[in-house]
Amino acid sequence: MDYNKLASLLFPHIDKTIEDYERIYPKRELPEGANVTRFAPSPTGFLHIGGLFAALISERMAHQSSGKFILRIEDTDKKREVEGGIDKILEGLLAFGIKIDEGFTDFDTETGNYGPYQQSKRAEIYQTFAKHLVEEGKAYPCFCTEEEISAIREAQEKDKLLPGYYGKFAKCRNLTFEEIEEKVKAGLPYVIRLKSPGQEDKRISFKDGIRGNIEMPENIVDVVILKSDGIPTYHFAHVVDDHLMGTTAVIRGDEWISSAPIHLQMFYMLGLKAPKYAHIAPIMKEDGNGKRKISKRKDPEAAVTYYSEEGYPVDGVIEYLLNLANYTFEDFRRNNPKAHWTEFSLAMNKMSTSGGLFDLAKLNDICKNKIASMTAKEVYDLATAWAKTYDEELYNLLTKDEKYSVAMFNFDRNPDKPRKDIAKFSEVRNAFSFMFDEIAEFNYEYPENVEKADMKAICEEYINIYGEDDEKDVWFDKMKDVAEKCGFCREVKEYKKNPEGFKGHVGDVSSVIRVAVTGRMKSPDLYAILKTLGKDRAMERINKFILSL
RNA sequence: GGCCCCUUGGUCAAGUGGUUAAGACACCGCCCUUUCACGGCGAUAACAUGGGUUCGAAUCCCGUAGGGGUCACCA
Repeated sequence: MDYNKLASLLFPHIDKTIEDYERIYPKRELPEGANVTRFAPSPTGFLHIGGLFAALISERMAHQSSGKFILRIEDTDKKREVEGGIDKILEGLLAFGIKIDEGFTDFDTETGNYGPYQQSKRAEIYQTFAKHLVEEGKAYPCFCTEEEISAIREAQEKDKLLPGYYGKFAKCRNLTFEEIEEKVKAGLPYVIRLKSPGQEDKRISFKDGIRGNIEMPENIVDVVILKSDGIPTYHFAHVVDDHLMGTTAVIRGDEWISSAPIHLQMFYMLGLKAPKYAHIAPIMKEDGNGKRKISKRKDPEAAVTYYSEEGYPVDGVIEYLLNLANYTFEDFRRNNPKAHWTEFSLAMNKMSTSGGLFDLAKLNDICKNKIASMTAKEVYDLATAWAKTYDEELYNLLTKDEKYSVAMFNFDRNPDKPRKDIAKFSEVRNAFSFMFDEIAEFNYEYPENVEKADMKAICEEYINIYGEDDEKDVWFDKMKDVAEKCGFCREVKEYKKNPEGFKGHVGDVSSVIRVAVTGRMKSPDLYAILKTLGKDRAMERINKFILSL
């Protein structure tokens, strides 16, 4: 058969050649060893935590090697596409500080010389490559209907054969030119299939950046490369795009391992060099006794928006992910407490090969440390930024008096003994509600071992002696004086030696004041709280407490 | 079902033929302490399983089980 004639029949509108595109998209000039990587999601909804993970790994591999990181949109399936899908992905990536060099680098912004970076806009390119394959007799049109395909599959299942369109099942493989021409002219829909040269008993092996050598049977299926609407399948688009865009390393989820032989075969048939592959393990979620891949449907924490909504510090989330990727990140952090995570050098071969469970407890710990290491002003800025979109009332309270709020965030913010009680900004409201009259709740938790009459006496006494300008040690000495006057021991140790001699100790007295002022038994440094509230408000609260007794 | 990947404490994991089998998180206990948090110390806790190879196996080989993935004109 005259393949050129067939190609012209199938692709009359394609006038460019592969060579033309090679000229339009020349080889990149990058330093030796620089990686070009890409994150290539399909816009089917929100950005998934696993997607962020993959994007982060790719971004790191590119930028730590002075390479480029591309965001390409794989929107070849219009059925699954979601409105605003691209923006949702971008929103997530940008929110977590992933720096994109090429492709969609910002909302409505496409940069780079290898575009378009949206597959739906690259139809002609794919068709040119498909045409080339047809010209070389390596691809052909297939007119089989859905029914015919499923009939084939049923027959194969019955005979326990490898399912798929191949060998003797590939009916359209041997159509004559005349038959094809007739069908095309009759307007029958068709797809373009790869004429796979693979053999059932042959095996192919490739080196995976994470798993090392992987060996698999060769692909023998005549996979579809162009769908009936002229849009490519993922497999074909991946091969064409990553070649043209100069991708050096394809980092993707391990669900792609099984189709790697298809991709390798396509590169081979096109005479192109395949990129390096690295297949990362999925992030899992505990499920009963077992684990499963974290799912968009069932798990709220699957969407990266969850972390934004909860107000996790973005660097905390990123560092958790880095920690999940390379165990050495922990050491890095220990040795470089102040360093930014971009200074960490990620190693592909240290990535885990099995899917790890997403551990919220660990995330919390990392985020607590992160927030504890910030200055009060930094916490203030991030907390208000979070509250602005997620908790307007809190935002207004926080920004009403910045100095006051910063002082509040500064409670116990001692570099040597940092207070670590907040993992995410949504916890601010509850943690500090007592600092704002508008949201404070005084459901007093009364100290169990102090009589109400004593509480009253302590409070009344305290109001008389509280001095707003007292230094901390003076302040606490006065607390001891109150203790003594009310029959409590000045020193805890002394009390423990002789518990019968006192009603309690100075700690109990402090607790009474603490409850009176904050409504709760647990709080940050009481001295700082009193100072920040101011004498009037503090005394007012103590009076209110007395009335509740 | 075929093919592929994976399997060390509750979780993340170090470990590449000889280790008292690290570390982190969580949990528990003690200490510090005016509460909480922080910090310090400590405890509990693991090589899926059966066979080999070897003087010696978490490490190498084979089988079994379990988990995951994939077999589309979805990515």
